Amino acid sequence: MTSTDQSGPAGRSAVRPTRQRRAVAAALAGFDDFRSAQEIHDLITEQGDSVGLATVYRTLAALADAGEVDMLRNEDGEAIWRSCSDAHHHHLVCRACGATVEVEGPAVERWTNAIATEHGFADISHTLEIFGTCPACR
Amino acid sequence: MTSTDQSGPAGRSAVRPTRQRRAVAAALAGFDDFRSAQEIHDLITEQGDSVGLATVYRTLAALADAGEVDMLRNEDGEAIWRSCSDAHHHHLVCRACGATVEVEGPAVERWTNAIATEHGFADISHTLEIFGTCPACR
DNA sequence: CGACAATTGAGAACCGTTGTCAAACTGCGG
DNA sequence: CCGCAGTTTGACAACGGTTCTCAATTGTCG
Repeated sequence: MTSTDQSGPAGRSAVRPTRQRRAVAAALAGFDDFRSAQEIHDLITEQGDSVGLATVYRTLAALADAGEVDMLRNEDGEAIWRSCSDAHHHHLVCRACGATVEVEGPAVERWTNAIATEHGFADISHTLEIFGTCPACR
Repeated sequence: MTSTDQSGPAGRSAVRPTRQRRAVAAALAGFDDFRSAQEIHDLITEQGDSVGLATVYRTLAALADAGEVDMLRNEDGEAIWRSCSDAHHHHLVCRACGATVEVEGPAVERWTNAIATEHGFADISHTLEIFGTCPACR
């Protein structure tokens, strides 16, 4: 699935600012936890806009590709998304209600880099998510 | 669907050792990386056994529940499984060729638990993967 | 303004996974 | 040794999320 390549072979990248893309962006601005594509689609509808589900998927994929949203998978394997605050961080997500806490751990960053370098790997990146049940859902 | 309670109070395991379960176990013994349920099903078929796909899923789920196999999800959200040799560990994966190195870091385990507990979360689990370009692909 | 590629949407197609339910099997008590 | 009751199985349908198709639209740029 690396085929979210939208720039044609001619190097002409033309991402147009359309009503639909604005609607997705607006919806993303309306919450700060992780939501599924369908939930985001519902949100857009509630906001009075009309955007096809396929377009929501396409737009989210493009935004994730551009690094403007974080996409990860919940324990059921479903993709969930949210707008990404620039800094690198991880998430502590409640399995039950989806509440999200951003956490950061310099030690982990250092550890992953050390491990990878130790094995000769370059261009290191990593993903780390923590799941649990939050106090309110217990 | 959280309750997969299978043993009665009398310590009498209600899980019967059947031909099918033995076949799944045998297949699991035949590889040491993560495979999808369907690949495992194919393996069983190649070994000459005949087990329904649904049964493979059920058996894998039961084994995972019993802590005898690890189940995680690949980037496409598909479940992949592997017999769980020993300790919990993570993977350092080459983006280009897919080569995988198993790594473990007690510090990370401790850190995730600490962070989660600190925020009042319970039933903690986490996912961590490191990506990079291996020496051979540089 | 006009041509043209990018974009969209409705629905079908896909595909992994789970549910259904009658038939087969297992262990146990009699 | 036999039959009962509960477990397990398998073929297949159902499901749900995601992607594909393709004709119709819509920005963009010359």
